[in-house]
Amino acid sequence: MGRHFEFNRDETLSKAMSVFWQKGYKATSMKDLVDEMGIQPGSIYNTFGDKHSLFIESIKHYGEVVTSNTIKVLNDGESPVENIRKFFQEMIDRPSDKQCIGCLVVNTVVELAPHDEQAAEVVNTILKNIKKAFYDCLLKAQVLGQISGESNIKALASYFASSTHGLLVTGKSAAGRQQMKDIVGVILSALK
Amino acid sequence: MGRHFEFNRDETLSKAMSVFWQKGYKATSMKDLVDEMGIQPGSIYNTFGDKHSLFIESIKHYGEVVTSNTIKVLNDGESPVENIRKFFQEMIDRPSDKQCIGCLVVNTVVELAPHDEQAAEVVNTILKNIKKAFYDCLLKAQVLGQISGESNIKALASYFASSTHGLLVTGKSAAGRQQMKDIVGVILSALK
DNA sequence: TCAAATCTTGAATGATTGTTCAAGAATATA
DNA sequence: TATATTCTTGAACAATCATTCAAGATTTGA
Repeated sequence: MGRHFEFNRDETLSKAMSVFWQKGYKATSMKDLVDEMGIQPGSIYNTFGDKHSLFIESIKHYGEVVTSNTIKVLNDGESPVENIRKFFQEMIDRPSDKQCIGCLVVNTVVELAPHDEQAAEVVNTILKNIKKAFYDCLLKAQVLGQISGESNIKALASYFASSTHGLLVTGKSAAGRQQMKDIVGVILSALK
Repeated sequence: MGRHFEFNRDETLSKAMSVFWQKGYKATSMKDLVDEMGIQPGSIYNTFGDKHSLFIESIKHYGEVVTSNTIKVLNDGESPVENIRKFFQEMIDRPSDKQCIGCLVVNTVVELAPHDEQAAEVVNTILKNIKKAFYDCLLKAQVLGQISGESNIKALASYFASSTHGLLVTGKSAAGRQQMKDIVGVILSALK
């Protein structure tokens, strides 16, 4: 009983996530959130708690929606090695306004994780998922004989994850498309 | 004529740089700066202008002092290839409290560059310097026959720079020393 | 020694921050 | 319909923010 919610929880959370992704945690004000989410402070605090809690939920939401979707390509289709190529190809092809997808994680690692245990934990879980997706993919590739049985696939998985972060940082700077292609080319040579 | 400065400009700038490096731009308050720099707001504004100007000067100072020093290893000694190995080895060996050296650049790329033209410009200059240091080093290696003449050293230079950023992000997360070693091992395999 | 110049200090400024809360609106049950 | 419940609103809050500025301290040149 009582009044119904006039907004969809997931939709507003998604909007909050977008603001944090674009501006970062500190640079996002409650006013920004009110404007973008389209609900008043009272509703935000009633539904999500304070700004920090909302941020934590936003990262989790990011991991569940955006990251999951990004790494999905690693584990479908027939050829694991081809999947890895596709993954990095998509990092280049992304339209420039969305080029920073994945950055909420990287941004949080850089901006908050060192001083915010809770944020660090959430983000590390996502990072583990990314690494695991690469690992599972490489394991399949090894079973199929696409890469040598002597390859250290644990190291390779960490390497591909780290390379992804590097690309996201590089993509945020003045790097052009050709430079991104160059880098991906060398990254993928680790598979030979 | 008039009263002398009671502080050393470069020393206080260096202290400001440290605070920005540890906390990021937005999370650093004027109070933090006053406390760490050891001078009052009036002196800061009189000497460096506002917070943003101080930040811009801090990044420049970082590029001139810290980055320059970090990439120096790439261009001394006899063996360019060995220099690149040393460079990445130092990224691993760094004591954990200083493990994020280089992060003021990465941090700025992530936190500010997308919305701050001036910061973006300063940071891109530093990124160019890093890439150029790798390029010069690789060119020497090619001349000496340490790497194939057919290698695309422009691509390799971009790759090593991007890999460095990736390592800095990875190093800020819960990655252990072994993982960093694994990653560097694969990164360096691009030289074979 | 006096006056002009310049740096230092730290309290005061107004703007913005995250957060709270009382009043109003909408719904469910009795 | 009346009452209890719950959500919505947005003004109000104290705290903190970056910044300013007048008063005091120190130095130089006359």
